[in-house]
Amino acid sequence: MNSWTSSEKLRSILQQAARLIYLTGFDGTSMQDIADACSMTKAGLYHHIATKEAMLLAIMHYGMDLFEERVLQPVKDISDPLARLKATLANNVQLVTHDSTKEVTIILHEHSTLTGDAKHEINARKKQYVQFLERTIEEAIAKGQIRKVDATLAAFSFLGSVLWTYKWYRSDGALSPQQLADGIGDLYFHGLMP
Amino acid sequence: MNSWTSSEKLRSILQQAARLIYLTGFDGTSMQDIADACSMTKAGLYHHIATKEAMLLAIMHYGMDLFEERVLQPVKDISDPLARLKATLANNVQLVTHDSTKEVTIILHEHSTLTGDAKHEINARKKQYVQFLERTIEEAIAKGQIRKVDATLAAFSFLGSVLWTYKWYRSDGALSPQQLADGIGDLYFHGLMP
DNA sequence: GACTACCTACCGAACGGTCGGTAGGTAACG
DNA sequence: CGTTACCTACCGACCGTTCGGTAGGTAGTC
Repeated sequence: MNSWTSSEKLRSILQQAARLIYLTGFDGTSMQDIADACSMTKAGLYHHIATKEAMLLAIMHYGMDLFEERVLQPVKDISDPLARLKATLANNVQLVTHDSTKEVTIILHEHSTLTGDAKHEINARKKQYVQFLERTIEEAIAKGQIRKVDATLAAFSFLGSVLWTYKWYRSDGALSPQQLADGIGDLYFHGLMP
Repeated sequence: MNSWTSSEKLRSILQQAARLIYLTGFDGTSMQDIADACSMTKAGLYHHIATKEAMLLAIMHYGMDLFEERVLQPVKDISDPLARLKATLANNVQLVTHDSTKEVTIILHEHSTLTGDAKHEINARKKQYVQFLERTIEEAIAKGQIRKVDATLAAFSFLGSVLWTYKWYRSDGALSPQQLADGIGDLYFHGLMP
């Protein structure tokens, strides 16, 4: 009954760490804090992870896994580009507003905390998403479904509207995640003009 | 020749500090680093400022001053709400993409570094901007210039598109600040649909 | 079934270093 | 003589990380 216990333990450590880092930032969270949250000592923690930065990297990779599973995976087989773009937007808003995905918020906020190879690893995965958006937008333009716009600009504008929500959206506020997704989608696709 | 030297010195300290914090973050910048950049000792630094956090607060207030001077001041007397909104967007993009306004970027990135009263002070000034946007949007709706949308949502969508640029825009890239402002404005007001 | 060998999971204690901040002195200026 | 603008020297707290050691379990050998 032990071969699985190890990785289960690691997962629960990463989860506790993600919770604290989400609340107080990476630099604002000490290894002691994380150890306390796990009811362990600092030294015990280091049996499971190599360094603090490696831990952040693991959390971010997990966040990207979550993102790809919940946002990209469900839409990748939608053949109609406009429908694909709309579904992506809805899924992404849902992901960011869903409280439990602290790991995703951490990726957004600590976007320059990692260094060296670790930074490259995560940036590469982010870039794939941007390129997915650009390709989808260009497909939709080619099909005449949307206006002829700069695909890169449209992709970053998409990301701005969608991801900025993590800075202001509170789940105990007036808007439900569904309303938010609908509203942002409406604004992004139809603009303000009548 | 000294009554002005004092405040001039303080300004140059804050400027150096802003440069370093912009590059390596608030927690990643030590008082020693700032002192070095000012060709002083740490103790010398503390002759001019009370605490590290007070320094961050001063930098953020300066950033808000800059913002209000360059974005809000020039548009506040435009009576036509749609024209006012468009001008605000253009000015705000220009401000964020302009390299020299590190203080503004710091406000955006270190949005939960301050604590207590200091946090409230800055948040109050930010909130004023959101409310200015909401009011302008509602005015434009009342005049029938734009569609009937949720003003709060439209304001945050505006901010998302505009402010997210600080995470990806590089002034040595393909787009000029002017092109960026035009592109974001076009997308925000007209959307993607034909 | 006792013994040896080895494992994982952890702990207490300490490491070198850095942090924000300060006490007290000094030199220049008015 | 008082004020301003610094300096040298230092403090206590905390940082991420490491080390020696160990409880408890597993697997193989005689």
